[in-house]
Amino acid sequence: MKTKPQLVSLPVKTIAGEFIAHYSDKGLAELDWPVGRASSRTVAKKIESAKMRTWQRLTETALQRVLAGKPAAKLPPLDWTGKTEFQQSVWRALLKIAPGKTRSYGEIAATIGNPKAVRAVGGACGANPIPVIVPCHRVLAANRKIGGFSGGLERKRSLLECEGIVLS
DNA sequence: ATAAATCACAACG
DNA sequence: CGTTGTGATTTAT
Repeated sequence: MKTKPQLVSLPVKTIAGEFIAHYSDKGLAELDWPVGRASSRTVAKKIESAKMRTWQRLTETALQRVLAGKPAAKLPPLDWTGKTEFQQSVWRALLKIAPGKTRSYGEIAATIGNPKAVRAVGGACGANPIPVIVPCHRVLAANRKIGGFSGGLERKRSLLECEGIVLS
């Protein structure tokens, strides 16, 4: 962990619960799952700027749409400051995945230009700070098997099920 | 700054 | 089914 860029945390209500969105000055920096309790009671540091409120609205809409299996037409600016170029490339590739579809790690690797970096892609997915919006859960292994998932494999399964994706 | 260990995969024997 | 081949991130010298 480098320096803490002081983020503003706001709750986002969705059909799956209340997510916690962490905004920086540049945009949406991180998204946390409904923790159920006040662990992230982080009290929004301070004011919510006008654009930040816009981001909040966009985030909420996007989350609800994605959870409903529909494409998120508009997304708030994502702040990936501090992350590596490789990770950003991977996540950008993930955003291109259509709802209800799945891609393998190999496909993602090929998309970003390093067909052999499948393992690195896995690592990048694990480092993804914004689940659901960046559909890291839509990425399966080559033979349609679920690898793993940060913070609970069952959660990933639920997400896939939400989009009508059936696992063999 | 360099080097070793780790990882949410894939291909091959 | 165990082994090897890959690329990047993280942790330890």
